[in-house]
Amino acid sequence: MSKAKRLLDILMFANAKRKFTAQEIADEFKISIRTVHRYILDLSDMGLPIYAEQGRNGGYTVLSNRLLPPILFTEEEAVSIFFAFQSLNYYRNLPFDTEISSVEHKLYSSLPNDAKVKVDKIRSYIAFWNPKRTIDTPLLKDVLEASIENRNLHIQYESKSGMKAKHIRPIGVYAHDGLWYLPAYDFSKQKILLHRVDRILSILSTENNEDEFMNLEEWFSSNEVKRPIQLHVLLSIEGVRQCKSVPSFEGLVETKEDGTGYIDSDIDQGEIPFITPLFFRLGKDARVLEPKELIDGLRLKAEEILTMYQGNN
Amino acid sequence: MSKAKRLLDILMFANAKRKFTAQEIADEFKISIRTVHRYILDLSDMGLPIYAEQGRNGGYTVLSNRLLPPILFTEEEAVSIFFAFQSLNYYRNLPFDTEISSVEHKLYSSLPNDAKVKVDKIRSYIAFWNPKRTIDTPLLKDVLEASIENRNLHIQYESKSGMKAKHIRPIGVYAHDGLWYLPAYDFSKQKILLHRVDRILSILSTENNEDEFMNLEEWFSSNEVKRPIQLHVLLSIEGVRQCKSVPSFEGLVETKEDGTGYIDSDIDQGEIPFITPLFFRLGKDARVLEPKELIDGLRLKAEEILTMYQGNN
DNA sequence: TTAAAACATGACAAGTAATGGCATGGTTAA
DNA sequence: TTAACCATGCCATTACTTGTCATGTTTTAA
Repeated sequence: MSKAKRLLDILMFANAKRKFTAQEIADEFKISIRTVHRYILDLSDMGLPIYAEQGRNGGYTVLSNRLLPPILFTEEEAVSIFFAFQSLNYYRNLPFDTEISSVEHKLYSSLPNDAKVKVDKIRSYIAFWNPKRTIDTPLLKDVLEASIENRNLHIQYESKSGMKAKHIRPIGVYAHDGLWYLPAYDFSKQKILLHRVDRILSILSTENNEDEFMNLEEWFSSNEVKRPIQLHVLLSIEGVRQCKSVPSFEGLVETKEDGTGYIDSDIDQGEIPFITPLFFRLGKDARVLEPKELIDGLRLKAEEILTMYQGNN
Repeated sequence: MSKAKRLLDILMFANAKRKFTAQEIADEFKISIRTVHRYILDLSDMGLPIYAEQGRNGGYTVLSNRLLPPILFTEEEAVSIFFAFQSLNYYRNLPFDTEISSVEHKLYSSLPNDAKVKVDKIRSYIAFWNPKRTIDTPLLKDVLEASIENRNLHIQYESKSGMKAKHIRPIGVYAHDGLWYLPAYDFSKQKILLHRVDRILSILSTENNEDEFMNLEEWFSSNEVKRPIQLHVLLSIEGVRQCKSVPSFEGLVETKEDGTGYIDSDIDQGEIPFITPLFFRLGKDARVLEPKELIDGLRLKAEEILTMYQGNN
């Protein structure tokens, strides 16, 4: 077997085992100990973070940040990685930011010149825009780690009613519209609540869980209609257009031949506060027939506004 | 020089030159032609898509999808690539989708088992949510390519007033909230308009431009306040909280000692329709002092709503 | 038609690199 | 003190790589 292949086999063996002696490698691969020592020197030169402990019970140990065997990418594959990195551009406080820039550097420097131009173009012609937050989310990495490692958190949280301590069990972390959210089980409220990671002021302590809890995917899919209520709205042509642009309504809009349409569907009661502004904005382009709660909400807000600005003419 | 190093030098030479003869390589690297033939066989075995043309004027040609020299990633760097790919999960019709899955496969299969677990966890504990559109954007790749390659487009576009043909010069493509947008110069309207890529029904034809136009970055930064108008709003404590969550206001909110606050800033007149629903929602938590246009808008909408629902009690 | 310019492949000797065995020396823990 | 580790040097042997020469095929220009 060629030297290169053998080196990579040993690299993978070392990565998996983390701690081993030269004799073990020699036995495993049927090569002499002398050669093992030479090989380990080579791996170390390649950048594998490995060190030796002298003396009895000594041996080699591979540190974290282990090296993967060399990977051959095509130019297009490399470009696709730059494309994916581009999608992270409008975020602050990303985990893995140092790794991302080192990958970018490694890839970019091994691209031929014409491919570099292509990557530069992608960078200037594609964006994944989100409101570029000036809000800092310094604890994102820690919260993410706690989620992944299934740890509960005691946190200081800035909520509507001021700052307070919370004891939560994280489900996962997700980004939406440039902000990071943490759905988590709140032990004192005894239900799953959504937290904003930037509003977590500090992590006081953590504790491990033994059992498994739900993960993000399960939470997303369980988070469907729970307190269904009938929504029935007539829409003008413009109303149809607008509603189709709203994610949660997109699939619910029915269009008639003349271009007008309607929504007739079950939604969750909890959504009412979020859709009220939409129907306010639509005005005459959407006539709400049901639910009463939504109509009342619209009237109440309208009256409040009128009262407040009655002096301005 | 070692064989491996020489092979990679030749790989890069071949990638850059695309077409060459064995003699050229032999001269360039001062090795025999026989060895060049052997090396090219090796490169071909490694996966370089190269083929030979026989006879006079023949030679070797490297096809597109050229191979990059092998790259050594650390485990964490590989994980960061998976993290970036995760951010693309909620999009349909992505360019580079085949490349992304082949990169995922190459990386995943060379990870040690414990690192595979880590990647799986990232996949189930992190999401970059956006409204998972059922809207198809089949022309995304084509539009993107036209932007990058500086080509004008004749398109069929579905706009407010129905379907019509347009002649545009693309600036770039960006994603926001799960939808893809194309700012482009409209030749008949003689100004830059924003298009939704999913509303482009077909591309009729394209034509090349010789000169340079603005790119996305320039467009984003030029797209600031143009028709400034004074916005002056008093905010309750809750109003401050809410406004700080709105991207465009985030930096404008001033907070007083008692927790209440205000906004006093220039905004673009064109933003008024977009911020009206926000202040409607805020109701008593935000008292608009200026501009008059905003106050009028609020009152008008409120009256419209009240009129429409006056029968519902 | 022919000669020149290219790739394809095989054989072999000469040169170069990798390997294993041995020796020596250092470090650490039982 | 000794056993179990790593570190390094030397050297003969073995394995691989290279260059040269030879033979063939394909294609194109003269």
